[in-house]
Amino acid sequence: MDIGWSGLTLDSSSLDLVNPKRFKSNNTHRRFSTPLTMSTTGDDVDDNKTNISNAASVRDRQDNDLSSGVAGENDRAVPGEVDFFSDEKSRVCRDNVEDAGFRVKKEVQDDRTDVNTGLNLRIRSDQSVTDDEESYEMENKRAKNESIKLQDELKKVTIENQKLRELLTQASNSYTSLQIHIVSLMQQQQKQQNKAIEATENHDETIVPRQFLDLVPSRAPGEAEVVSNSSTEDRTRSGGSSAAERRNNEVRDGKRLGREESPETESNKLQKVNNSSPTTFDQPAEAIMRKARVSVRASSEAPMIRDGCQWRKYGQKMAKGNPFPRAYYRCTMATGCPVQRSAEDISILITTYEGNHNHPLPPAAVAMASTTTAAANMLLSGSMSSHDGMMNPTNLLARAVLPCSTNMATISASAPFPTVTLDLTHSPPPPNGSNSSPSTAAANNNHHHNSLMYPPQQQQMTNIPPGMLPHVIGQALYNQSKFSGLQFSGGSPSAALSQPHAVANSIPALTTHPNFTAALAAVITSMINGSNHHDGERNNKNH
DNA sequence: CGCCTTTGACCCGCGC
DNA sequence: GCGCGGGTCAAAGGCG
Repeated sequence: MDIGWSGLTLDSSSLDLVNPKRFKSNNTHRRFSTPLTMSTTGDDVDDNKTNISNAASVRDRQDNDLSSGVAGENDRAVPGEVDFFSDEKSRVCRDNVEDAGFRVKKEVQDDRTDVNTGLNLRIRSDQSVTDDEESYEMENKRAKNESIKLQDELKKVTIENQKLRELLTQASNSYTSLQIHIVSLMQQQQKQQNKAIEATENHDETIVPRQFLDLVPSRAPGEAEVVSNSSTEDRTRSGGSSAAERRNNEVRDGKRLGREESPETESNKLQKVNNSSPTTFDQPAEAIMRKARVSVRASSEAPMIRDGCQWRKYGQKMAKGNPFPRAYYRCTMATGCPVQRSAEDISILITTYEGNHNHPLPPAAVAMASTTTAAANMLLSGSMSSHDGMMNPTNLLARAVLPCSTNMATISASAPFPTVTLDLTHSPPPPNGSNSSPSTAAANNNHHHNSLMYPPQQQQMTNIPPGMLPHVIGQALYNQSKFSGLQFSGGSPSAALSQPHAVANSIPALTTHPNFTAALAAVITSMINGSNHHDGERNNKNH
């Protein structure tokens, strides 16, 4: 985001060539700075830093504006003509104390002599010649100014071109690194897949969760839904372990769920029913990548991201190597929304979302939920495509997001669970981050939420209504994830292989678009055009 | 009184 | 098997 938008942010002062206010205090400044400054603030405030690439024009305007004929410090004297002019000027100076009527009277007296008349005519002729030469010089200087302007514009265009090339290079690098990363992931996945297959052969009863599908927000609220909470994940995480462990986990979960009034047993049944049905995805691979986390990094003085949901703190732990405690929250609006928060820095708040909401969300919570769910869905569906790493949607995610925000979304598989990190740490500190209660955070969610979601690099997004940025990102991610799932299940490889070109071709459109998210959505929409027109509309309705 | 936070203890997985 | 660390539980206390 930084590079993408700073490269397109031009200091308007460099273009301000005719503003007379800018010429007043610049007489002594002959510093020729590059007219294309990438700075966004400060230059306009300090005139001393103002670009004076058009210093010649400044001087010209000063000279032209001097009606009294006072020569500038760089005025050039014209030999042979200055004498007359200086005489005339001296005469004018001498006659300056006299009124005009005296001179008119004197000329009338001198009309009888040709000499006087000729002298007057000649003097007037010299003045006209001098005026012509001055106008000629003015034209020359204007031409020089225009040439300087053109050169400046050329420099701007060149620098912009360079910036865009850097963006393209960076996107390509991200793409390459992600490819390498995905290949390594695929290798690990293949090993674990083999182990899972062996475990499946050894056990008659195998609990294979549909954790991936749980995160797909395409389920209708009234449908029988598979509860994807931490307890389920804990149990399924030990799916390959012994039956005694499973029993213990089930006992623990039963106790916990009894307190939380969760229909876990029916969910288990539903899980088994779903597991018995054939699916498109490779189920051992599902068993491997059971759990995805979406980590949101935000600069906030408040201890909790206000995402619209109500959270209850159920524990706190001092993590090793981290001086700040890690608090554990659960969604109290319904069961099955474990949230982990850790503060690695005072100014950086890391909230890790895990699982999926199994209840309708308030409008204020839809944005963040859409974002996190889509990101998790993206990651999980991407991690499943072990057959074609080039088609990996995780790459597409990064390629869709990273070209314009290289540090906005990162994907990590080194953690015990695949994690998508959305970096929002560039947001300014909240204006009123005093309230630290998660419950009250849900009440006055909007303002603080927006402050978190609008980093300064996204100032071009001012067209977006407040609170829409995470929604748009989530929309884009979700569209991307739907695309990835479709691509995995039945998409044509040729279409998938064309995606790098599409993304590469979309970079200039993205970077030059005044509305980044709209451009992002447009690009992703163009990528998935014709395959899923209705996905985005359902996005917010299924949390 | 109910809800929430705090905090020590416990459980479990993992690495050595 | 043991220790460590992450995650969770549950009693106690605070607060509105």
